[in-house]
Amino acid sequence: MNIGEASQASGVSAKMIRYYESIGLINAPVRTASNYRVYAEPDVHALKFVRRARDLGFTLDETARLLDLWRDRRRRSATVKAIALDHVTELERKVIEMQEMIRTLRHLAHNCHGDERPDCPILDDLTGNCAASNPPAPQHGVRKSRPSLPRRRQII
Amino acid sequence: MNIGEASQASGVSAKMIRYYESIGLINAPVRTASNYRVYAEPDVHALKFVRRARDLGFTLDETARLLDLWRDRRRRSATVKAIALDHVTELERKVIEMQEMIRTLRHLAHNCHGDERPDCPILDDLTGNCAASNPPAPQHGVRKSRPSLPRRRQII
DNA sequence: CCTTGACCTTCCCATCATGGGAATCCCTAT
DNA sequence: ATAGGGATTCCCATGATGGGAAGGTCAAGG
Repeated sequence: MNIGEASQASGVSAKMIRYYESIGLINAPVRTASNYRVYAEPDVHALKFVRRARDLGFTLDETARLLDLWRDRRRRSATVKAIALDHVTELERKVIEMQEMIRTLRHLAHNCHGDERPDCPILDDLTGNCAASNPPAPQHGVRKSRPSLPRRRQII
Repeated sequence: MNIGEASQASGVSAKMIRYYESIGLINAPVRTASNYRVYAEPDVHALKFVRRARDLGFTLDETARLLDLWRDRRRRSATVKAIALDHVTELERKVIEMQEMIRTLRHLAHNCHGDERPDCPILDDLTGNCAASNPPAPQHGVRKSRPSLPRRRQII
């Protein structure tokens, strides 16, 4: 099986298959005399595994650990579960962060006429007029005013 | 005001201030005879604007457009509102995507003993045994089984 | 047998926003 | 004068992915 066929079969682009090999995520396959990569069923299986893990939002690093566990017949399911739940925690953190952004933006947009006039509460908020910029915060103990996320990375 | 002071005052790192200048997001400030950047209040104000926009998840591109509108006294608030609501839509898309991951992972983890034994529904799911891998999908019209997101970028 | 087109190979570059660090220069206080 | 803390520029790294160039290979058809 060529890389193109393996790509088709696994749903992973050829580009990524080569990349995964280069970082040691998957094993380097055998090559033909003309240097073409040749894949077999187990390789495609591993690629599908990676694809699914990526779809579930696992990083390549976590995916590598999951792959190791997958291959280790004496693994402890507790280890796998811990990785998964850590990932869930991380996802939830991001969801909450984004929901807070959404809440603020919706509130600001709601108060914006959205017409020909230049007056705009959204720009007012960005300008620093935090006066009426934040809604009364719903139920949870969500931080009011500036999220003041401690210098965290952009959330895409 | 030095770049360090401007950084303190605005909450934007000196590194980022220089970067924002290099991509034309903010104006290049005047320099001292010894080539130090010198900032004044309006500059810090703009930096705070950028900071706040970033905190709300706007990309630098969107931030640039918002900055332009901010400076344009004849802007239409409708334009600002449209940018904000587009961004909200995008954030919501990502939130839903992540919530689907969370739902699936929680379900899988729930069915995993998490003990010494190697049997693990999480790995089973990644392996492709999609049999009992997806919960019955809650209320919303959320897509079942494979999210099959059309080759979308990683969600971190 | 040769051409054509579809594949494969490697290598470099770009994205997005940010940080790290080196080498060098400048300012201020002792 | 000297030490320290800042400033400057420049290069590199991140994570995951795509784009594309330059060149080698294979199979089918003329």
